[in-house]
Amino acid sequence: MSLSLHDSATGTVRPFEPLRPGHVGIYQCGATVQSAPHIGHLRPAVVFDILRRWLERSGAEVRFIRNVTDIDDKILAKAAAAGQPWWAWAGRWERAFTAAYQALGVAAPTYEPRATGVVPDMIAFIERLIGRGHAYTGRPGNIYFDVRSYPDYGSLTHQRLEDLASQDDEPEADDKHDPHDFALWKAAKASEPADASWQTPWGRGRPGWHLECSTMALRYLGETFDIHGGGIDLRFPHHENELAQSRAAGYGFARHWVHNAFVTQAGVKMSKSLGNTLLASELLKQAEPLVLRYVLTAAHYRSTLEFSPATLPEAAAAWERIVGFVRRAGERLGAGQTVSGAALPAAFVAAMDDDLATAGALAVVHDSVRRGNTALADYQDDEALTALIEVRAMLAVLGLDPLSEPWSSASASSAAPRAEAALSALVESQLEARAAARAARDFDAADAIRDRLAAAGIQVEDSPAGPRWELSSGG
RNA sequence: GGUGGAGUGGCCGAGAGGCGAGGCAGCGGCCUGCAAAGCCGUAUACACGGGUUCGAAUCCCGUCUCCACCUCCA
Repeated sequence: MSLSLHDSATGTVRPFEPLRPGHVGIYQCGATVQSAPHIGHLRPAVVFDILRRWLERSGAEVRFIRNVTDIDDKILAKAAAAGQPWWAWAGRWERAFTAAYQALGVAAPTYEPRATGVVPDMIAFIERLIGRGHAYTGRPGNIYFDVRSYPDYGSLTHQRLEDLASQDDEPEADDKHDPHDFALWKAAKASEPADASWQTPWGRGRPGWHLECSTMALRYLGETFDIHGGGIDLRFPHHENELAQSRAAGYGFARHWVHNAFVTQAGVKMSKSLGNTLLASELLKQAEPLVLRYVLTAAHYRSTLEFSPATLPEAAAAWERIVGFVRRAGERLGAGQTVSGAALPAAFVAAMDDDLATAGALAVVHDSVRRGNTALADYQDDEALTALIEVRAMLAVLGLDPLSEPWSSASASSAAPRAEAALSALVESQLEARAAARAARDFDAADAIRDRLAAAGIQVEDSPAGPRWELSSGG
């Protein structure tokens, strides 16, 4: 494996070496399922999907864990406001996230644990921390991690405790020894539903956010694992706290930290307070899923990605160039090639191995598309086939091969087969009429037919091999 | 205040001492009856001011601007 990956802990791109050769364990912080997924949630999903695919393509067996945080303050508050059980609220949005991931072709994790499913492990984790002198009880039922007991606190984000601004506006947290101590376990409140708490040696309560991830990573990946990933905003305090409590508990925890940058609009992070979130459901109405995925792949994962009104149409045009070649080449040469193990251009491999330089990798794709288009025009079928396989193999690594699952079956089932056959017959008869008109040099009549088809959303392209048609994409 | 990141041609977006990534848009051409698609060509681009160097968008110093985290956050 010759992959180099940026490690947020060291701030450097360094060779990635799995703990056990040939096996990679990845933990990605999943969503807190409290509302609808937006483009900012889609980015890490795609980024880590590509990382996973690249590792697998490089021969590794990947155990990929992405959690669901299904209980927290906001879920409780929103569910209460909606008059629903908190778990119904969480379940609803968990399904929305799953649907969005699937729409983008993000492969399902090896396992997707829910925070509420590992409560016994959390209790054991806390007892271990208490036993080692790293946790204490505040008001009855509140258990905190003692940051002063762990000298390396701040090592992930290179901050000193003294330098951290402290905003002590949590009135309920005045039982902390230090403002930067964080809750491992929260005592149940009278205002909260009875089924939102679990019995523990310290009374009824519910888990703190940071503890969840440490516990799930431990259970499903072991004491030490290869990669921990998430959005850049999670570095502090979430990942710093995870690292502190796991190390304090005596575990090695993550060996490599990978963080993706934000999606911005007009240069600013999306947030609900600014009202500038772009919901996955809305974007999927404006563009094909593959176009959206292309957008997310076209920038390096550590670069801020600016999302403007022009982003989708521009990406659609760029994507159409690629998919147009695959389509035309597939029609001429067949689409049944096995692509998963096909040779990859050296420049593509080099780009991917260089900290997942997907923008550079896509440049190689465009390069091969150009060569393939030229070969197609020149009837160099061998060369066109080579380019087609190459292009598809590269796209497969990026999760973008339109002729592979899930995309191939998505398009095949989008129209009823009988309707498609009927449409095809009608269009063909129109094209025959047009061909006859052209042969008679009656171009007005020929163009009228083409215009009528175009108005119906059917694009006609002439080629030396005759006309071809397709339903125009976009919407 | 602390920590991290960024300013690249009309737009998006790579790169990181010397052949101008790539895409979108534009312009010219080839092909076409005309288109479309495709192909070829096409740009005094690297925030500003100094410096190092034979050579800097890339290194050094300084300045300005912007973003993110330090509170839940992808």
